[in-house]
Amino acid sequence: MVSAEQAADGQPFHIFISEQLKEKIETGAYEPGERLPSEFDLGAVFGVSRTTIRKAIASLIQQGLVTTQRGKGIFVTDPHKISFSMANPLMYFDAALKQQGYTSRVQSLRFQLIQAPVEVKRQLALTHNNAQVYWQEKIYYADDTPIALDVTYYPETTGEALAEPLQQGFTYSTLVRNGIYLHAAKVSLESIPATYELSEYLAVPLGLPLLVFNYVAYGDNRQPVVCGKTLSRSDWTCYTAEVEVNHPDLSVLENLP
Amino acid sequence: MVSAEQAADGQPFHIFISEQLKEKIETGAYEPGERLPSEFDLGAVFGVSRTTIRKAIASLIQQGLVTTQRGKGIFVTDPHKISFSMANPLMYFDAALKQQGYTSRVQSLRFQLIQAPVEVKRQLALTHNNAQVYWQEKIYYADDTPIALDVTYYPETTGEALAEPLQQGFTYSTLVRNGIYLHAAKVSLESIPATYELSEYLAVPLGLPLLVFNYVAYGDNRQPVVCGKTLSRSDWTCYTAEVEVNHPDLSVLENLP
DNA sequence: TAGTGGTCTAGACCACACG
DNA sequence: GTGTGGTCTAGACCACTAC
Repeated sequence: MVSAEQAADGQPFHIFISEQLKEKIETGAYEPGERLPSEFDLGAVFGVSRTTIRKAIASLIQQGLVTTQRGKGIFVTDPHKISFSMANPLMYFDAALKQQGYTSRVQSLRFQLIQAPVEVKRQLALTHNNAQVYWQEKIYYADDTPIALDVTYYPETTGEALAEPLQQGFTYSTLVRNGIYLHAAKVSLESIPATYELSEYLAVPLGLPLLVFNYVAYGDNRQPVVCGKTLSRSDWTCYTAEVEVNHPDLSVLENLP
Repeated sequence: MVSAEQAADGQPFHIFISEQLKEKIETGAYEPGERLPSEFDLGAVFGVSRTTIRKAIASLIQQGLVTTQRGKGIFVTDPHKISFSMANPLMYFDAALKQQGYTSRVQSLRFQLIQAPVEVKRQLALTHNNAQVYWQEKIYYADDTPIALDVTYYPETTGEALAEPLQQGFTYSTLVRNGIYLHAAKVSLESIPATYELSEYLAVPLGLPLLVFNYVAYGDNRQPVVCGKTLSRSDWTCYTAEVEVNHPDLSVLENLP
């Protein structure tokens, strides 16, 4: 039994509880896979209502420390982290997964011809007013865990020519296997919390941070070949790069306030 | 008044409410800066308890769509997004901010000599067993909004020599001004939800996704000069890069299952 | 059947902002 | 003082798991 006064430093009690449990998990007092006491029991231990316990647990869920299973309990997560090199933009997903000891799999959700959204038209440098593109959504699995949702747009001709293989494999590998080489890419990385729809696709809790990898890849003659984005579970993925730092233009710095 | 039956597609009602409000915000029915109805009034509108409304609002907060002010109300966020180039690792923070029309400022939280953590020792290639490093934590502001917490480790000699300027300016600018050039860096990007401590430093809601930019920067002779990480609000920041894709080793692909 | 987490209610008290 | 959001309670019903 922990008295409520112990948290009386302005910190809400559900935060206090959450951090107590977090420490127990990180020090190994609760091991990966182990079941935590039920919400009811935790309420008794800390002397608070179930609502407060649930708020504390919600925080642990969002930090990827535990997962819940209805009817079963709260379980400590077995941590994973897969790193992807930005130099071989996510298209190399399968190779990176294999290198790090995971089996990989793709599930194509849709593959259809649509009117190109303006942003896609710009990125793929499509000039025709009513240009169409193939729109693909697929899920990437690592050892049967869905870790990313990929949204890709292909120019009409590419999508038509490679319709079957593109629906069965990873973007990059498939393009390369079919003689389409990518020489450069413009990428950006941001992060968003999982919306309800995304949380269902990726089987993650609502609000879990997702990494968003936006890309436009160019082939021969700097012609854009493909664009899209990969939304991946932030508790499973990270992106790495080795960069050459340009010698700075000192005049820019001098002009700073 | 919206009847609860409208959400009866298995979707929890707080999700339904959250998405209704989200749509109103994104279509401009609620404009940036505008106040939403109070939790009490929203409860009446949707015909649910305040608890359910609060859960819906929590989701909007986490998506960065609204902010709450105790005693005042719920306000639609004015969206911002600042992009940083990975080629000039975050050290160029000040220049990027200025370029995009923001004023920048640094607040140094601490600057002290400590026993080097093992990870830092490895990254800075320190061989001495009891090597010490300067540990700095500072907050980056854009127009008086705290957008990032930077944690930097300097080798003892560097930190000692540049103690004063480092406590007043941005890492990169200060080093360059003092003749220390950075030629390359190893970086990685991941994302975590804001912990309670971080949420207080950055004045963000608990659980808001943060981008974590880890870096080790090298100077002349590939000598590590500085390492650390920058944790930035994901609703304000994104990282961009232009990458050259290495021609893939086809044999690797052939070996894939 | 008993126990678990998921959802929701109705109400309480507090700290804070504003008139 | 009134209204606001922040926290917390005690309890309800449900869906699911396990025995």
